[in-house]
Amino acid sequence: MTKKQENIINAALQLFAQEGYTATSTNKVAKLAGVSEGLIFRHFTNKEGLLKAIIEEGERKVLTLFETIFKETEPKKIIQKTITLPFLIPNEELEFWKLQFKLKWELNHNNSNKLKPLQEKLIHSFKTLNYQNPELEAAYVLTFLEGLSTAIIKGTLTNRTEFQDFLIYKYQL
Amino acid sequence: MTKKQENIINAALQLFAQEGYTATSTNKVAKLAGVSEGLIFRHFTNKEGLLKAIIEEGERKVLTLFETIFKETEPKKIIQKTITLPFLIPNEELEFWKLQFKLKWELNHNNSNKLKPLQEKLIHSFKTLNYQNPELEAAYVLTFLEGLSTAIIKGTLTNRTEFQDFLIYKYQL
DNA sequence: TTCTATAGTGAGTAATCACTTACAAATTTA
DNA sequence: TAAATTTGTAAGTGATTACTCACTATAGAA
Repeated sequence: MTKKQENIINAALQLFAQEGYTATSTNKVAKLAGVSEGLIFRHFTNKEGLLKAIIEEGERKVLTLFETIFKETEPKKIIQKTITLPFLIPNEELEFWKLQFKLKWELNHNNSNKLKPLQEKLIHSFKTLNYQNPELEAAYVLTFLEGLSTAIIKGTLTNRTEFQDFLIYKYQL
Repeated sequence: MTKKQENIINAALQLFAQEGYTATSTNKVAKLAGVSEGLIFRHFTNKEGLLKAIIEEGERKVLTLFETIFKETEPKKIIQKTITLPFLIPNEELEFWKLQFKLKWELNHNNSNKLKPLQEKLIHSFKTLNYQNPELEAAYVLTFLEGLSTAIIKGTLTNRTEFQDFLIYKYQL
C-alpha cells in the first residue's frame, strides 16, 4: 500500500462519514487526498470499490472489539462486557464507526450476521445463568446495544462516565 | 393540495425512504409520480422544500404516537407504554419512519429535542417511583427505545409479538 | 543500462444533476 | 363571459457526476 493509496482511503473515510457515501464525489476525495482523480480508479476500480476497501480494512476493528468478549468464559462478565462495549471504541475510530452506522441506513446491507456469534455467546450465557428466556434476553441486550452504540457514535450521550457506571451497577446481575 | 401534489409527496416519500435523499433524483420522483419534473419545483421550490413538506406533514404522526403516553398519569404505565411504543407504528407508516431514521444519519439534523418532553415525563415517573437515579433510568429507557425502534423499522426483529410480551413482562416493575 | 511493471497525471467523456423558462391548459374570480 | 390566477408541461440550462484514456515518472529486475 503506497502513501497516496492510504491518503485516498483516509480522505474517503472522512468524507463518507461526514457527508455520506452518495453525497461525496470522487473529485472531492481526490482533492482532500492530494492526488489526481484518476488514481482512485487505478487503485480501486470504481467508487464502490473504494467503499469496499474501507469496509474490509475496518472489519478487523470489529473483531478486535469483540475479542475481549469472546475470550471471556464467565457468563456474567460476558453480559457486562457486551453492554459496555461501545465505551471501548477509541476516539480515532469514531469516524469509522459513524460510517458503518451511516451505511447501514444509506445502503440496504444489513450486517445482522456480524452480530451472530455475539448473539449466540449471549444466549449461552443466559442459559448458564438459568434465565427463563435466554433467546429473548439476548435479543434485549443486543437491542440496547444498538441504541447505546448510536448514542455514543452520534455523540448525543452527555454524561458518558456516569451512564457507564450506572450500566455496570445495573448489570452486575 | 391537488392530486398531483399528493402523488409527488408519496413518490418522494417512497424513494427517499428506499434509496435515500441524495441518491434520489427529482427526475425519478417525477416519473414515479407521473408528473413533469418542473411541477415539483413549482409546488415545492426546490428538492429540499419537497423533503421539508414530507417531514412537516409527518410531524403530526410523532405527536399522535406520543399522545397515548402524555395523557397517561400513572408512572408505571408511562414507562411501560414508552418501551412498547415502536410496536404501535402502523404498517402504512413504516416507510415514513424509515425515512426519519435515515435522515438522522444522512443529514446531520439531530432531533434530540423532539424526545425532550418524553424524557422529562420519564424522569418524573422514575422520581415518583423513588428510583435512585431517575435521570439515568430515563436515559436508559430512551437508549433502549432507540435500539428497538431501529429493529422494528428495519424489520430485523424476527419474533415481534414474543419480544413484546417479554418486554411487558420485564417492565411491569 | 535497458526493459518492464506499476504509480500517477490531466484533460477529456457522456450522462445525470437540480433547476429555469416560455408557454399552454385549467380553474377561480369578477 | 372575460380577466386573472393557478396548475401543468416540454425543452432547455450550466454545473457536476463517475469514469476513461493517452501519456509520463519512477523503481526494481535482468
